[in-house]
Amino acid sequence: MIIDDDQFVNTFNMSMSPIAIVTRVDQVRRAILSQIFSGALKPGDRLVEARLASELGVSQATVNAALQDMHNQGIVNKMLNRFTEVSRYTWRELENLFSVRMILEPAAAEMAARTLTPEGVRRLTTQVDQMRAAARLNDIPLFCLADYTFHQETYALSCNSFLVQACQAIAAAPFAYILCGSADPLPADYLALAEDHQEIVTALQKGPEAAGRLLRERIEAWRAHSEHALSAAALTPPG
Amino acid sequence: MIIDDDQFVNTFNMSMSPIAIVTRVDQVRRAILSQIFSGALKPGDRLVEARLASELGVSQATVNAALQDMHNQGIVNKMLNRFTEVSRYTWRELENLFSVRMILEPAAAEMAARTLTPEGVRRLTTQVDQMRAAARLNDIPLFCLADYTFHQETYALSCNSFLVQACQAIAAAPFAYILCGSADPLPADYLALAEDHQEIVTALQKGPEAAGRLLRERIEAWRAHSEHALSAAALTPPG
DNA sequence: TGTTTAATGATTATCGATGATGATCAGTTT
DNA sequence: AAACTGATCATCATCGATAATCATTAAACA
Repeated sequence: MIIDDDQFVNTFNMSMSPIAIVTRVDQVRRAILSQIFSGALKPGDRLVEARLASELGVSQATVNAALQDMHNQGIVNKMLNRFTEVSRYTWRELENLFSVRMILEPAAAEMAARTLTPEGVRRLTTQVDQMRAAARLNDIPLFCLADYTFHQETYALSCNSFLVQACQAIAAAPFAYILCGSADPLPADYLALAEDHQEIVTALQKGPEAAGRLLRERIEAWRAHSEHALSAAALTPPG
Repeated sequence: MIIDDDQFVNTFNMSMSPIAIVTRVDQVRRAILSQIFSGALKPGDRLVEARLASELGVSQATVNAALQDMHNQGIVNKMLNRFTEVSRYTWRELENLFSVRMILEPAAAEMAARTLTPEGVRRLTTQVDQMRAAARLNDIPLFCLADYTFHQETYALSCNSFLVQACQAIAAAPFAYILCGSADPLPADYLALAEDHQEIVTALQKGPEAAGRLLRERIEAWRAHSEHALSAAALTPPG
């Protein structure tokens, strides 16, 4: 797989909004992420910088920087001077992740609801539509990408750069179930998950109080669902 | 200023606990941080990678990585493909920072209180003592370092890697007042600030509830103090 | 035979150099 | 005079190559 230098050539920019400039480090990050979404890379797999570099057609130092970013996001585990592997969450780590989600995401939603614009709603709706389409096609990588992007957009809508940066620590949340074990992806009702996200958009439009409340409720529900699914799969018995 | 390769030579490691390995990137980060603490670097000052690299005796790429870290911490502002400058917080940004502190720090304190060990208390007390000593000597850089380290230790004591990483986004909090403007450091009662931190240690020992409550109260007090001090200094009138 | 020390191999961290980016400014065109 | 064009400059992003790190294995030793 080679990173495509011509990624913008065939894309007309109808609205004349400034195009997002993407660094090579960011392209590498996304390429690795999509491999995790697709299952080509599984929890515990080694990420050898030199190999990735030649596969992606970039230098090893660039891969190193991308992996550092992903380490900060909890997606990979970078062992100093040794190697990097795709994160493999224990039950304890999943609990920790949910704890922090419960702190950050309702707060982000409340802030976002205060300054929500039609443009913001449009951006989120785009991702919900992507999730619906992916769910219908059973395209799990595409679903993950839309879910991930939805949450990133939500954080950005808080208009608080410190909060956005803090939320990078839970960037893995939307696909945490992938990082829980080396088994096949957990069975999940992706269409229902997409509708969960539609409800979040609706709650954001209702106002801060509704948005915060819904997020708290939904994160708790996802936590319960994960707990149940994981103990059923007997991957890492809670307790 | 050159980074000292022999930093461990004169330090006996009595307890035989594993020494913390410090990368060159991290050393550069700390060197730049101490220049900010000392006032040698002020908000808005440009950080030219090549200049810093030759001053510190490392390569430009290493400085680049250190600045990326500091950007993630909100300490510097890295403009893609342009330059990096020491962050200069507006009143709005300071408000945003306090908002996120109010979310993260009480939560971190509650978690830390649940698993606090005598060793943890010792580590925090060491920093409080440093702060007291620095306050008596009116050594503001040393005070800042101890304050910064105290908060980092607190985050670490939460034993939640996601929370620790999230808290990196507010790493600038203990010296945010330095980043508020190009004027001289705000007058502050450093000895009182040190005692504030002693109280935090005491509250952590009392338990999660007391710790969370004290943090909320103190962050609100610091917020009020900052608001007052900044509007008095007329740096950025709160609007 | 168990323990310490020295080579090996795999991999990352860092370096010095090169290529890209975007601001600025002078010269040219309308 | 304003708008365009190309050159120049400061600076960063990325590269290819080297040095450092650490687990493992082999060798030396007691």
